[in-house]
Order: sequence, then C-alpha cells, then structure tokens
Amino acid sequence: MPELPEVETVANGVHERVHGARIRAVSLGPHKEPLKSAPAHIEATLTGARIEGVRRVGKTIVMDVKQRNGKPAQATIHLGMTGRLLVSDRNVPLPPHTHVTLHLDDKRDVRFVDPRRFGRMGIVDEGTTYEGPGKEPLTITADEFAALFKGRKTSIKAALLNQSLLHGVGNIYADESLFHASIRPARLAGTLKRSELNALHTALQKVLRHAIQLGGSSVSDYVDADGVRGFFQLEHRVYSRTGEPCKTCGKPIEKITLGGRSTHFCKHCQK
DNA sequence: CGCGGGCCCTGTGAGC
DNA sequence: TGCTCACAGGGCCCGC
Repeated sequence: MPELPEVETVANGVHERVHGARIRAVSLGPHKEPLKSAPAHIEATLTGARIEGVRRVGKTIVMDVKQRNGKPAQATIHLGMTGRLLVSDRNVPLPPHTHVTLHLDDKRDVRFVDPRRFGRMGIVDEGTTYEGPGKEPLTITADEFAALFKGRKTSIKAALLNQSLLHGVGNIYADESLFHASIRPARLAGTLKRSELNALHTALQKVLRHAIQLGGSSVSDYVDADGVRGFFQLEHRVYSRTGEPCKTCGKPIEKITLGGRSTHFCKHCQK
C-alpha cells in the first residue's frame, strides 16, 4: 500500500495518539510471516515498555520504546502493500488479518493488520538504531542525489524504486516525479544529464511534500491511523491514468512495465 | 556486484 | 447475478 507520504501520515497519526502510553501486553496472531523477529523476543521486548515516539524512516515505521528495565529498544513496522497500523479502542472488534496487537494500559490497542502478509514487524538488534537501507528522499541534497545514479545501467524508474539508493519512493511517486521532471521512465539512470537529475531531485521533493500535506494517496482502501483517506490521488498526473488525456498536452497516458512494475508516463511531455 | 524475473499472499474489480 | 482472471502502492531471493 504505502509509500513515503502514506507511511509518514500513519506514523505521525499513531505518534500523536500513543506516545507516552505503556504497553500492558502483546498478542500475536497465528501467522509467522508478518513477524521479522522471534515471537518471544517481540513479546519480551514490548511487554511493559513505554512508547517514547513513533516516526518514519524510508517506508518503515519506527516505534521507539523504553523497556521495563530502562533500556531503549525499537520496533519496526513495514506495511508492505496492504498493511495498516491502527489505534483502536479495545472494544472495537479485531479486524481480520490482525497479526500483532499491543494492548495499552488505557483501554486502547495498537493493531498491525495486513491481509496480504507482505508487511513485517520486528525488533531492532539491541544497541543498534534503525537507519534504513538508503538515503532519505526529503533531505538528500542535489549533489548526493546525482551521485546515486552515476554509472547505473538500469532505468531511472527502477533506480528510483531501489530502496538501497533512496528509501521511501514507490511506484506512485516514482511515476509522478518523473512526469513533473519531464523525464521518460525508461531512460537509463547513468545517462541522465546533471540538469535533468536536478529537475528530478526538485520534482521528487515537491511531490512528496505535497502528498504529505494531503495525507497521502488513497488508492483502494488506504486510510491513516484515524481511518481517514488521503487526497493526493486527486493530484496524480500519470499514475493509474492509462489512456486518459495528459493534463498538460491532452495526449493519452501510456503504460509499460519497468523494474517489474506498471509504469505510467506521457510520451509527449516526457523526454 | 548489479540487474531482471519469479514469487510470496489476499482482495477487488473488470469482463464475460 | 455470479464466476474467473488479471492486477495491486513491496521486497526478498535466485540465477545470470
């Protein structure tokens, strides 16, 4: 489901609701795929811990906690395609596909729900801090950004999706930022001129910030921690608009596959 | 090492 | 109306 703006929206919403709360107990569902760490380790780390904060790193939600013994620890939640992190009153029925429930000491739960089970929740190794696999798109400089793509033989679209380069960009925002930078997704990353990379750097940050302001994109059933939909899908120029007229030139938006994912662009506006 | 493709899952919606 | 099939916002793993 979620890319950087959606994960940011969820993390901020959960943070506002639960920071400072204590986790009284932890319940785990029957499936083990959604757990990145041993079930007993997740339970032992989080039971009795106080939630210090919830934030986003790349597409991952990081929950900073202070354990009963006073030691800091971190839980990570990656939402995959269909994951949700909900704060619910405990009397609200547990949704199907709930894999982890953190029972707070104030009659509320934090619930990790994921029908498709591509998401993962885990505990960060003791003594280390989660940094994510790549660079942060919102704060990377133009110089650092350009350096990422030097010598790359893959398409710029695939490179944008490579989380070990930039973390947080997914299919929607890769397509949208390439449109705003007027660059065709199939162009080889290593062949882009510095002026084009500068335009892409600017477009990417602008698109991501705008999407965060609108609470992310709600395609299908995405909702934030309050069950509220985002509105950035109304701003999409190319994503999921195959055959519809380009909002700049009127020619139909094309769809191809790159990096194994559907890729939308305007042949006329993007060079 | 870098890159592309297959695969992991369930739900939804288009098309028949 | 009801069924089947393709496809979905991600990323790991494997082989080349």
